[in-house]
Amino acid sequence: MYTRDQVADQLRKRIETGDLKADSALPPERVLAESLGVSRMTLRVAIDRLAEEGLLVRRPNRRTLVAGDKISRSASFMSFSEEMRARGWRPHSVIRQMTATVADVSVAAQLNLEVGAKVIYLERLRFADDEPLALERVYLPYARFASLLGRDLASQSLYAVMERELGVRPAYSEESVEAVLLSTEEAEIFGVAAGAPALLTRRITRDEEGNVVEAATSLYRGDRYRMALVRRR
Amino acid sequence: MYTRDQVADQLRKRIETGDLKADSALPPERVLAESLGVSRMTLRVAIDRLAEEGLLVRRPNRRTLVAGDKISRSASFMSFSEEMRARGWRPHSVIRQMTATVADVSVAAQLNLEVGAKVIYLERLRFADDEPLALERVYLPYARFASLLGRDLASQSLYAVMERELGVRPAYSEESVEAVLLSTEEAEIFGVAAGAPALLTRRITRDEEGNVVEAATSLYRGDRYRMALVRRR
DNA sequence: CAGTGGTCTAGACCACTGA
DNA sequence: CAGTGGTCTAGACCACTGA
Repeated sequence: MYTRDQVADQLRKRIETGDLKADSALPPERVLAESLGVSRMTLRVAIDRLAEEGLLVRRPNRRTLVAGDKISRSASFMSFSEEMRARGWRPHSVIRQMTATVADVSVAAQLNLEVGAKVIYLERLRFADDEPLALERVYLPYARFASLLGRDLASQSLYAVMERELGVRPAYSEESVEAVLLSTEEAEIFGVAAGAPALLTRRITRDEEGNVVEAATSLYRGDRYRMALVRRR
Repeated sequence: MYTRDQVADQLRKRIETGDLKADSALPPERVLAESLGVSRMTLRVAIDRLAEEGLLVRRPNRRTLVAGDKISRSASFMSFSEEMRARGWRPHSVIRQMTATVADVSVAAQLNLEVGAKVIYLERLRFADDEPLALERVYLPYARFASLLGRDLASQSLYAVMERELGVRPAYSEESVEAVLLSTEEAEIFGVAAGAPALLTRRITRDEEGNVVEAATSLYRGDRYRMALVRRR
């Protein structure tokens, strides 16, 4: 008996290898479910997920299509490093601070910890093609991520390290975006004029089990950075 | 027998009226399903939807919570009107301009038309609870939307009118977000100081067939508006 | 009309939580 | 340990599509 995840993975693989061809129709759900040995409901959940990823296209009362190549996959969840590389820029970082500290009320609430619990604080200045682009401040639960304290996070993606070394897969984030003005100190860090506009994002990221893995804010220079989104009804 | 939509609506109403109190737990799914006269699966889909909207908070193996007031709702794809209502604000608009004009190079490229093709230009100042919050500028292809020229778009959502009167369903948008400073003229429109920060979004929206239905920019006051996002890996 | 996706049901088993 | 959400099944009925 397969789970929805395994069914989704299998279909994804068959699409990637071309076994299921772009712009062709999937077999009827009842047939596909039977051949995979799962119930139709389970198959449908897997199909829904791939449709959300943009790999499949649902059509009511008609068979589901394998998406054509040109459809842009929604870049819905990338680390800074991944995003910069996808845009063709070379990312790197300078660690400004990385320490163990204790959670104040706000950090504790965001990370789902007690006030005073140990946390890791990481502050990185992030560059694209050698130009400072974003100032990122991250809090991580110490209990789970203590082993990251020594790690080289200047040249590596935090998410990549989490996944590779701890098996933690950031899966889901809630984020808010607002426009602010840079303080004198922040402007100095970027080497721009104080009072310049910036995007401030606040993000809480969870793993597949729903546990909070980070609470982060990022301040992006308004003159250099534009955030891209894809939304679906 | 209720549908998932009806169940979701009922729960939404009970949350809004305070019948289900903020920060309290929902009854167990089995109990709630029985009392609503639906199967547990149907109830779960409704709960999932409200959780996605931010009204409920799921906790594995523990009862689902009614979200506290402060949680900002995820706007995965909502019109301004829908988003404001979801946040509990009363939206309305003032039409500053609505005319037929011709597409310049940039508008033509965005709408997939020839330069000089007829387009509709719509400029609306959008209010939340009687406070000006956003300035929206929209271009629509004239050929398809000429009949909107007379329409009352001050009190109605553009998307709702498109869908109801023309059967056009905006389904998918690509959007960029950047931080800018308000010009003197823009600041005057909002009644704030020039040089205040603002979020500028540029959006291209398509229907289910992939045809561009609008090219729009919106300028949101930085001191009043925060955009909410949910991202998935 | 048959084919097909969309929705719903009733019941089952599992893993985790927390008393 | 009972309570609870997470997942899966087998089958049903519906509405729409398109030959």
